[in-house]
Amino acid sequence: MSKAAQRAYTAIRDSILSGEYEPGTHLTESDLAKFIGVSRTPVHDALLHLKADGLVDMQRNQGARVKSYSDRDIDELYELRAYLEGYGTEMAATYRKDSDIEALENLAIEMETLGDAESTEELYELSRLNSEFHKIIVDASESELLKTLLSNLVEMPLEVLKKRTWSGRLNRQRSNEQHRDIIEALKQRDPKWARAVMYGHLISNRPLPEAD
Amino acid sequence: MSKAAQRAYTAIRDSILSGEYEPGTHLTESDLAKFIGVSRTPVHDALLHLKADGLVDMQRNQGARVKSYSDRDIDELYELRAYLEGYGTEMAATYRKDSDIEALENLAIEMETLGDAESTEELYELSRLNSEFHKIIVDASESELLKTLLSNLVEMPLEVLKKRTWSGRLNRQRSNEQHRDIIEALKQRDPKWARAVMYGHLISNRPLPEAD
DNA sequence: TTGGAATATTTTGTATACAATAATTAATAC
DNA sequence: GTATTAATTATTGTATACAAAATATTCCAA
Repeated sequence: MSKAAQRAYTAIRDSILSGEYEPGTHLTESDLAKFIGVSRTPVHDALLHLKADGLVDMQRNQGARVKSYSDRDIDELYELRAYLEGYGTEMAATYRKDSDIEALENLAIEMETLGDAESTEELYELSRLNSEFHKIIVDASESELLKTLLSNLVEMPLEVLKKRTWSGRLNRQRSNEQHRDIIEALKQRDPKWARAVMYGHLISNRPLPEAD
Repeated sequence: MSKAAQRAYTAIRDSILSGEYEPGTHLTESDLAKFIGVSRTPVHDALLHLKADGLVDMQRNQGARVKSYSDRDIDELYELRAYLEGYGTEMAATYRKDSDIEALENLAIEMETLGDAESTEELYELSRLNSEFHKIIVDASESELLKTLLSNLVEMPLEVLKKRTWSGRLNRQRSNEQHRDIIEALKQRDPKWARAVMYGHLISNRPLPEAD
């Protein structure tokens, strides 16, 4: 993607993910163009890209609106992510290299070290390490298609789902133990175990909708 | 999508799927625009759409090329389709309505009637009925996300994979019996059976690469 | 007031002109 | 004759102008 279009894309995307542009908001091309400092053309390209990402809806002659996801949609998304990443982990058990195991073990240690972290920076670092952990495994599946499918699924929920909270459900020690199980399954090249434990890991740690 | 852009999209898409534009071919915007009879703008939009579909690759300042898929890529695609549609069928076993069963049974009968068809039209009709069969089931899963994921996966292979042949592997009677099994599993609302038989159906009937 | 038609405004879709980058060809040195 | 560099061409990226469509407003009548 080219300079201006890329700039427009990340600018709009960030504003959506941060919640600045709420679901349902109409995104006027000329306004965005003026604000970002480019012409309408790259803004239009950016909106098409965001549509492909599933972050906006576009209707004929009515432009783009920030897409809104129902609780049900988000449940589906987490379930599908768990299902697909389970599959990826099964593949990874076959194709993983020793260097992958090494990298995963280092990440596991780092995450365990941050076990009782509370500060925002530390929590952000924890999240980053966790993403890296999952990325290594999906990459090890050696399925390009799966990688693209999952990257589309995984990116969004992280931010769109600010509405959801883990509200105490997230047990970090349990999560760390599951990481160790995943590593062990991959180490032993046990596809079924790997799949089951990854699926369980993702399902058990998923955030639930507020029960208001 | 708007008139001109839609026209450009279908025109280019058809040319790719029919094989007229071979993998690797560079798609020049101005040439396409002149040929289709619109300006470059809707052609550019169409190319972005096709990129999202996975039918073309785009590199910065180098425009679009028809994407080429390796045998390995296509294997992955079939495997993932089977895996996801298995999941969808599992869901469908829970959410299916009686009218779905009825529609599936009617389609099964029609396909069985065309059992020993040979003519091109009849084979095309058979393919259409089969697509309809699978669509009803995925729709019955009531997962919007799954529907969009699968529609992106399923559309392409049908045509891109002209290179592949079933070369006698496709046993129509077996396929029809599997259809009956799928219907029965859905009728009895047996999710695991439904998933297993759909997965087996898709895997056993998938075309394999030429063993040249 | 309220409803609806006509008008005006806004916004998107399309075409085209220009700028920036990549690809190609020509020219030069060795 | 070949390789490397410079000049040229082609192609994409961006901006802007115009057309078409949708939305909002005004005006008038009941």
